[in-house]
Amino acid sequence: MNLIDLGTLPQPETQYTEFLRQVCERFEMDHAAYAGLNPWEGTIHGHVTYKDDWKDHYTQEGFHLIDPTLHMTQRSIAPVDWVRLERNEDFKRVFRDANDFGLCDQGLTIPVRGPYGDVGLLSVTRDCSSREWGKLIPNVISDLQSMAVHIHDSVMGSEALSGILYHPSLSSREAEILQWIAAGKSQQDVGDILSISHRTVEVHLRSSREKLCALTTAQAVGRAIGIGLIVPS
Amino acid sequence: MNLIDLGTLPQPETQYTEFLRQVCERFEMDHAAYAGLNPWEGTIHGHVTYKDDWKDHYTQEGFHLIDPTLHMTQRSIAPVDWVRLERNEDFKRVFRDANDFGLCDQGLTIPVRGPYGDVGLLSVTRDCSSREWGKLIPNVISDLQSMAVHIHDSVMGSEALSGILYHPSLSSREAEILQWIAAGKSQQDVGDILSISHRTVEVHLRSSREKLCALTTAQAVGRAIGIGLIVPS
DNA sequence: AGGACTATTGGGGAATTCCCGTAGTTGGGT
DNA sequence: ACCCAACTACGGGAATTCCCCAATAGTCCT
Repeated sequence: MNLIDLGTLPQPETQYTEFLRQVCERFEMDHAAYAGLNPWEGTIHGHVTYKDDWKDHYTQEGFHLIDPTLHMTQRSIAPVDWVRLERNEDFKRVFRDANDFGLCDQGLTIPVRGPYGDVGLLSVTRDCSSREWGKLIPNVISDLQSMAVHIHDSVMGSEALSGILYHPSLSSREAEILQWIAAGKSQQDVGDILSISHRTVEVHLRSSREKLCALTTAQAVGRAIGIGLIVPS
Repeated sequence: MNLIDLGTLPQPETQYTEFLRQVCERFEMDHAAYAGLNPWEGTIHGHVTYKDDWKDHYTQEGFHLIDPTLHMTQRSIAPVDWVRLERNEDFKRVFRDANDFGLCDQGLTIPVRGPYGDVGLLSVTRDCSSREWGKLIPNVISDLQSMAVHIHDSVMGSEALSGILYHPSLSSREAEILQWIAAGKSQQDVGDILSISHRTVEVHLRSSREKLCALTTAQAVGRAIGIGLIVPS
């Protein structure tokens, strides 16, 4: 995953950071962060209200690869309070450093998903007593969910316009072959099944990988399933 | 797509219909409907507050195959007001009949997506002037989104779905490694990332394959995604 | 204390995939 | 008529996966 900080990009992108600031004000939060995951580009687009020193440190350490608020919340449908996150090594690693930068581990992440496997994660944090936190959240959770949907919709809409987000499609042959691979067949097997050369099978797999922006066949299978081009078997 | 009406299933499922009734009361709606789409089973689970005659008619006519409130909303991230739906043949077909059953075409559908390609659609309708509708919606949209997330989370987490699926489980390490493989990393890459030997990575992958009864890693990735043990990336 | 399970590391070798090419046919669209 | 994308096929060589083997250490449970 490459980490793209849209905050450093020209003009219109900064509106998102501004939007996050407004979210903070309105809902009495210290910080807000949005991460948009684009699965077939393998990129993360981030907007945060954190200070630059933490952003730099985060990027340098590659925390986006292990950040539990990014990865553990991806399995959830509903918002996830960070107290519910498993306190594993990755968690400790990230939040120990975060603490050094004056950031707390009291927060909430709201996942939003689009139809193409895209995921948006809106996180908010506030350094206060857990009692205060517990009173605040129920009052703002609905509105925060709306905000999450709004920002994700907005980001994805602009990406779609700028052509970054396209729906990859596979030819019928490519999908057919990828489906067999997902069924556990080897290239040779598929060649025998379809009565074509295993070389040809490999060519189709190659183009499938390219279309899906996948580095490996396993990733291509995962993506194709995620997008709905093939089904698990 | 097969249409499964959970309302006809035994006991605990009726709680969802009851929940929808409460949503109606609380937000001053005439009707509420939830549709849960399970992509890897190819099924739709529905709960509605509509009367049985309309439910029967809907099912008999196979409207779930063409219902624009089901299909046109699936491309959206944000809630969709039905006035924004294209007035095509399918729309006219469904809503002409709906009208005969005393139902109006003023409504709203909120899409919610889970990490496994599952989609939940919460729709509400209310027969009133468009002015009244326009005033009501902004006041309740956030809460409705919360309701949508809640019911989808609840349905997806319920035995109804998870009980149907066979559940091999992976150790945390196995899932972690398989997740990286699904992200397009090679065994060596994963070893470097996790600071372990690529040999060890391979051992975990082997046991993952065994647990998932997969012949290849690509199949294991597909299965794991289908079951929900990892997410596409 | 022993058994079961998991995580870890390692070697050797066979099998497979993957990447670099080339090249002919076919069908659909401009 | 021409072009392009898809489908087909083939080869060499590097990279990777996969399967057989063995071994140590930690945890959890009985």
